[in-house]
Amino acid sequence: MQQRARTATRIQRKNTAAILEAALEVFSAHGYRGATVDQIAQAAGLSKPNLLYYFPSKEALHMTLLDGLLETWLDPLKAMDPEGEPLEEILAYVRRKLEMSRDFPRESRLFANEIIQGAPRIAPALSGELKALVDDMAGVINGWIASGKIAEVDPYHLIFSIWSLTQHYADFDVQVHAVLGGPEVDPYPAAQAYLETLFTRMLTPKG
Amino acid sequence: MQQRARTATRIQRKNTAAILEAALEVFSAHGYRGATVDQIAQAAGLSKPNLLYYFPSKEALHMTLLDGLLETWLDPLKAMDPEGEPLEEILAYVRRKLEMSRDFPRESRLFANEIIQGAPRIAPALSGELKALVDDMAGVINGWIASGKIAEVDPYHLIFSIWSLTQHYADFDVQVHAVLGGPEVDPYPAAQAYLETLFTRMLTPKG
DNA sequence: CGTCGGTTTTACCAGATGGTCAAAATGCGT
DNA sequence: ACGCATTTTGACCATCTGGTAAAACCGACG
Repeated sequence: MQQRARTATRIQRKNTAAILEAALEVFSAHGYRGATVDQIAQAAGLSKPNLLYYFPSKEALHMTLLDGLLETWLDPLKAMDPEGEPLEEILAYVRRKLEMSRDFPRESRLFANEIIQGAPRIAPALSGELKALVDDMAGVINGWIASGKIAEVDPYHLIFSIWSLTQHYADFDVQVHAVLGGPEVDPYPAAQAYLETLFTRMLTPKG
Repeated sequence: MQQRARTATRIQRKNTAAILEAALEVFSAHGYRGATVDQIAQAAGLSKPNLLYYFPSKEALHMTLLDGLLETWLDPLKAMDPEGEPLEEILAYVRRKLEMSRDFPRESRLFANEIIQGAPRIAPALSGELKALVDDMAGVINGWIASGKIAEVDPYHLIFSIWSLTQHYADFDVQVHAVLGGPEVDPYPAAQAYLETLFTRMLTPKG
């Protein structure tokens, strides 16, 4: 029986960690339906029934992953400081998001897969927590615009543009490398420079 | 037996068209593995064996779809005129790509699904045809920069940014609508305006 | 040593899925 | 209406997949 969460054995911690790591790897590479429990179990060094001893179902495992992810995903947005220097704050956000694409591409792809397929399992979180947060940030940005600290822009589409531009380098990784000519090319330095220029020119008041 | 492509019956044309339409719908919504042949057949108003009479396998059906897609996808890029007014040409490209996201979101998602999962079936086309085309365009853009018609930017990342920004509205549709507050909101007019501003500010020479 | 909670394995199942095949039905030119 | 090629169907398979049950294993502690 699954013990009632009181304490967690050393073995338990080790195995759940290995499973989540393996699940992230497999789900992000093949999507929910493309991934098989067997594949994940093997990647975690366990047998399928053994994995199912720790997580009651494939679905539950996937959900656990997504829940943990959403928090990680929203953190950088929360970290923006309404009192800070506007352009600096936005550029810092862009930088942080781009670093996340570089350092956690699997998480990005897991998220992308879910959204593309209609977000069947996280739709509530999108129109709930996420929308609330974005609405807040949009207010802050509008404040910055009103005080003349940055140029006029639609704050929602500004945020969309940051998301799409930064996540592109994780989600469409193969395309980027195909066009740039091979896996040995590191697109991130140039991307970082490009995005900084882009948003600086976009947001600097008056032209 | 499959007749040897000599002519195509009326029935043949009607059914293959219905199948491709249904396949696009289902593949783009659920991904390759998430889609079932039965589902596609039903959506096309046929039985599964009947569908397999027209396409030898699920894989072949998917490939047919992807092949046709790539052409459609590259067309707007080819349509750019090196002799045209640089900023105008780029803005027109952005506009065309955004219209494609609005009018053909399923095609966009089909493509996105494929790339995210490592482009198992179109990797050659990416590093072949696509790369060649982008290399050409990068050359043209560099020419525009050299002649002072537009500001200095990395042409490759400029192209990436156009792709990511425009396709975002198709691929991440649910997220956009969740944040904007419901399916009745049409994000495209504002997106169009935002992107025009963005690239105008980015590319107008001297600041 | 024994036993007891926690862990792992072996064997298994039911349903889904991609695909095959031969026969039946249908269209179509004459 | 006839005969042929095309199209459609129904029955069927092998395999894969998520999940279960129960037995075996293991390590700590009395």
